[in-house]
Amino acid sequence: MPELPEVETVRRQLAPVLEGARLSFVKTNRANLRYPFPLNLRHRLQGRHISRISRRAKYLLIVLDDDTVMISHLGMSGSWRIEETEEVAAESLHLTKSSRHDHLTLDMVREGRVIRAIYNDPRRFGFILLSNMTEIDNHPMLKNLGVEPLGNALCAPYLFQRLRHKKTSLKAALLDQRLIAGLGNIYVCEALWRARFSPWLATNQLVCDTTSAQKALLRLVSAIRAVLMEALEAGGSTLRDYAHIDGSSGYFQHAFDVYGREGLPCRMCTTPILRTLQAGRSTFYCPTCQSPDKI
DNA sequence: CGGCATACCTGCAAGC
DNA sequence: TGCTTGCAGGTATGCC
Repeated sequence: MPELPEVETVRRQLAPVLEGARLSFVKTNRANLRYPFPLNLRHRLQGRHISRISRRAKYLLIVLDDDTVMISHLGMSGSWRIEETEEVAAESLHLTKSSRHDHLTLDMVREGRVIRAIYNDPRRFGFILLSNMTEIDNHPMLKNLGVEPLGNALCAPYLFQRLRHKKTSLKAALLDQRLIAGLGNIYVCEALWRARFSPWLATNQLVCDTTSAQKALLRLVSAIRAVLMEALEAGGSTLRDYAHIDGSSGYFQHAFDVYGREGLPCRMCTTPILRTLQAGRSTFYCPTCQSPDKI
């Protein structure tokens, strides 16, 4: 689920609670998620202070005071939640709302209070890895990531360079984390609708004419930025698994223009929204506004 | 290269 | 009520 707006929402909520806390007790409840937990996870974390919570693409980065980074990816169904407890003896803490999908718990002490952060992930497509902040950009999971969509690096010239020799569809290009890192199925569909591009438009067709390419790419960049910013302001989208760290929901799902709106009227032209499959994933689009021969 | 299927895993809703 | 089927926000891999 979690795409950039959801992960960033989690980061913003975790940061004020976790930053400055000391990790007193770390417990895993199974051997692996998508990948095995790092063998020395407890040893590397316990006793350390959390310096800050950062983010790269859809990866949460929990940075410790010795430069260690715990990389947390939420996969499709991962979530973090916070529980505050009165108990003091950390090792004897009992989960208040224990769930069979609570896979990792971090007990912390911050300003005399005991806090527990719990990673829950029913489908276990998420994962926890360890790295160091000084070499984080070379970590195998991060080194091939493209630009942050909300940063200045995402611009028309960048897309022009990267797309002009490619034949792939715009949908596939925007989902490719090596080009832009952080978009997923929802926000790609939404951005394409806003920019009025067909999901099947070949990227080299989009940028074939230099003068029209500039306009088209600016339209695309603006649409991506706008939809991500609006989703962030709404606290992300909650479909089924994703929730805020206190269990509450984001509400951007109510503002979707195409995603999940098959058969409903296009908000621009009232044509029914269609759903189709591209590489096994649903694409929602308006056949009128996003006509394939329109650039 | 690109497009596609598959694999990983559980839960939910719809259809029969 | 139960069963089966398809679908779900992600990523990696392998095949044609």
